[in-house]
Amino acid sequence: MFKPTTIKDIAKALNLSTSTVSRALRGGYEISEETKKIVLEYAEKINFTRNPIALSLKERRSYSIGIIVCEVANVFFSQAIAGIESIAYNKGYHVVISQSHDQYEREVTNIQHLANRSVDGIIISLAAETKDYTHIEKLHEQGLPIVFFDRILESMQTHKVTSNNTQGAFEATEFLISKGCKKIAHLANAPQLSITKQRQIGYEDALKKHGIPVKNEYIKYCEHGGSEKGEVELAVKSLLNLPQKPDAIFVASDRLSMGCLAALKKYNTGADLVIAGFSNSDVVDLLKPSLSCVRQPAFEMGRIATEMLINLIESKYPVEEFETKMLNTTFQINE
Amino acid sequence: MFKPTTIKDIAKALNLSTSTVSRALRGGYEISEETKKIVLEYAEKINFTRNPIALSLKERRSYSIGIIVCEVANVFFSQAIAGIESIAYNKGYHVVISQSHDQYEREVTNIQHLANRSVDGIIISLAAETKDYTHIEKLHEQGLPIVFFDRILESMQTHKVTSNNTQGAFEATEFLISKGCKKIAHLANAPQLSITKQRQIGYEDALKKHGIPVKNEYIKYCEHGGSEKGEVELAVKSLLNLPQKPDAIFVASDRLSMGCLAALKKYNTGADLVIAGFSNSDVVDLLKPSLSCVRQPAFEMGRIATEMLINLIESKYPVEEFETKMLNTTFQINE
DNA sequence: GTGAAAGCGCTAACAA
DNA sequence: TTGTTAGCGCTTTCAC
Repeated sequence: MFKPTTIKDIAKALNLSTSTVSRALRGGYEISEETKKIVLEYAEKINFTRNPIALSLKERRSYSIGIIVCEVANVFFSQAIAGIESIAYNKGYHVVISQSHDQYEREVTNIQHLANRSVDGIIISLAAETKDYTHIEKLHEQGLPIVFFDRILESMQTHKVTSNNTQGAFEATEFLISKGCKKIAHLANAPQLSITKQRQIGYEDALKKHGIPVKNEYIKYCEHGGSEKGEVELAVKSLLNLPQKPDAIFVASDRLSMGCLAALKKYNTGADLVIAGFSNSDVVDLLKPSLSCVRQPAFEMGRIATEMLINLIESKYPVEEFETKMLNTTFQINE
Repeated sequence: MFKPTTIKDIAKALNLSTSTVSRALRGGYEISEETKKIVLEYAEKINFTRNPIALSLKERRSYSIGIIVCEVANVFFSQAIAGIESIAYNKGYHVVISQSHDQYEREVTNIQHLANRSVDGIIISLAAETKDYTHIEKLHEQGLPIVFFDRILESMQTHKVTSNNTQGAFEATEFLISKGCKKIAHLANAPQLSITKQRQIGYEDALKKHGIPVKNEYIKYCEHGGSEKGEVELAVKSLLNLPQKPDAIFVASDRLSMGCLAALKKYNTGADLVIAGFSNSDVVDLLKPSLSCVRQPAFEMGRIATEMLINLIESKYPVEEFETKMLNTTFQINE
C-alpha cells in the first residue's frame, strides 16, 4: 500500500511534538532556528510533503479550481485551459478539468462533483444543451465562486470573460460580402447560448449595413452544438436544398465549421460557396475548402478568467462589484 | 463563504447521532427502514452530498485517478481520455487530467502533484522529452499504482496498453510502396520513446519485405515530439533538401503529420509526395495534401488502461503478474 | 520556544 | 437499532 510519511513520523523520529514539526515546516517564527533546521533537513532527507487532503479538510479549501468546458479536444478550449493553467499553477492552485460534452446532464453531474469543497471555485463555459441554470445558481448562492467565460450566463451576478463575438461575426460576414456574396447563410449554435445571440447580431448588423435583407430560412441552429451525430450535416443539407441556395456560409463555431466542411465534402459541393467562421484550429489553412476565420484570444481569456476567479476565492469580503471583460477577436483570411 | 451542510447538521435537525446518519446514508443494514427513510429524504431535500475530502482523509484514498498525457488538444489523447472517463465514472472514480506538453519538467511536477494521495493511481503516456524515469520509479516503489498506455516504460513491471504500432507502421509503409513510392522517408518522434522504436521497426520491415534498402538519412527524429517551435519544419526541410528527395513520407504521429503538412504547404511543395501517418484526427479527410492514416483504438485503450488501474488500486494483495495489452490499428486511405 | 489538545467531516469499533 | 468515541493528518489556540 502507498503510505507516505506524516508529521507524526517526523515528530517521533526527532523527539518533538507534531505541533513543533508543523510550525517548523511552515517556517513559524516562534520556532528556534536550530529546531527549524533539524526538522527541515530531516523532512528534506525523507522527501516529505504534507498531505494535501488533510490540509484541505483543515483549511476548508483545496487550492484547486475546477474547469467545465464542453470538450478539451477543441482548440479554443485547450488554449483557454493552457491560459488557465498558466495562472493557476503560479498562484499555487491545481486545475481539475472536466467535460460536459455539451450535455446538460453531464454538466450538472460535473459541477456537483467539483463543488462540495473539492474545488475552491469554478470556471465554466456552458453546455449547448443547458437551458436550466438552477444547478449553477444554487451553488453560487451558497457562496461558491464562479467565473463564466465564452458561453456566459448573463443573468448571474459574477465575473465574466468573453471575446467580442458581435464584432467578430460582423467582420466575418462583411468579409463574405466583400467577396461578392449576397445570399449568406448562418450556421449557428444552440439558440439560447450567449455566444449564439451575440454572433447572430454581428451577422445581421453586417447584412443590414450593406442593405442585404436578413432571411430567417438562412439561419440554422444546432441545438447540441454539433455534438449530436448528423446534426450539422442535416443543417447544411437543408441550406443546400433551399430554393435560393446560399452562396456563402458564416459558421458560428469550430466544431460546426468542421462539420460543415465535412458535409459539403460528402455532398460533393461547396466549390461555389465561400465559408467563414469562428475557429482557433491550427490546421485551418490546410483544409481543402478553405476557411477564413475569426480567432479568439483563448489563452488570454483563460488567464483573465483565472485571475478573476482567484480574486473571488481569496477576497476577504464578499465581492459585490463584478466585471465583464470583452476581448477583441482577429480575422484571418485563407483562400 | 461556501459552507455546505454536514452530517452533523442533519443529525442535529433530525435529532439523531452522526453515526446513525452516516450509516443511513450509506444504507447500512443495521439501520431501521424508517430512520433510513427519514434521513435519506431529508438529505435529498437539502441536496446533501458527503464531503469527499473528509472521506479521503478517513479512507486514505481519494477515489480519483490521475492522467498524464502530453496534451489534451490531440485527438488521440482526448479520445483516450473519453475512454478513461467512461470506466472511471462508472466505478465511482473522479478523473484528474494534466498535461506534460511533452516536457520532462512538467511531467515531473505533475506526477508529484498527483501522487501524495491526491489520486489513488496514475495512467500515463510519457513525455517526448523524458529520458530519466526515477520520478516515476520512486512512486511506483512506494506502492502507487501506475498504468502506462501509448508511450510506455518497458522496463517497469506494471500493466501496459499499446496499439500494435509495428503492424500499423508496416501497413502504412506498405501502402506507400503500393502507390509506387520507392524513396520513403520516415518522420519520427523522440528516439527513446517506445512508440518510436516500434513504429520504426514496422517501417523498416515493410521496406525490407519489398527489397527497398533502409537509409538512415531518410529517418528524421523530432526530440520534442513536434512541440518545439519549428522543429518539424526543420526536419521536413532537411528531407526535401536531400540529394535524393523522397517521394513519400511515413509520419509517426498526429502532431508531426500536421506539422509536416504545414511545412510542405509553406515550401509550396508536396504535390509529388505521398504522405501517410499515425493520426486519429477527424478532419484528416478535409486536408489538402491528403493524408492516409493509421488509426489507433484510443477510446478502447483508455478503457482498458482504466480497468487495469482500478484492478491494481482495489486489489487486496500486492499484484505480481502484469500484462501488456496490444490493440490492433486500422488503416484509412484518403486520396 | 515547545507541547497538549481540540477540531475540520467522516467512518467504524465498541457500548448500550 | 442507535449512540459514543477515537482517529484519519494537519493546524492552531492555549498553557507552560
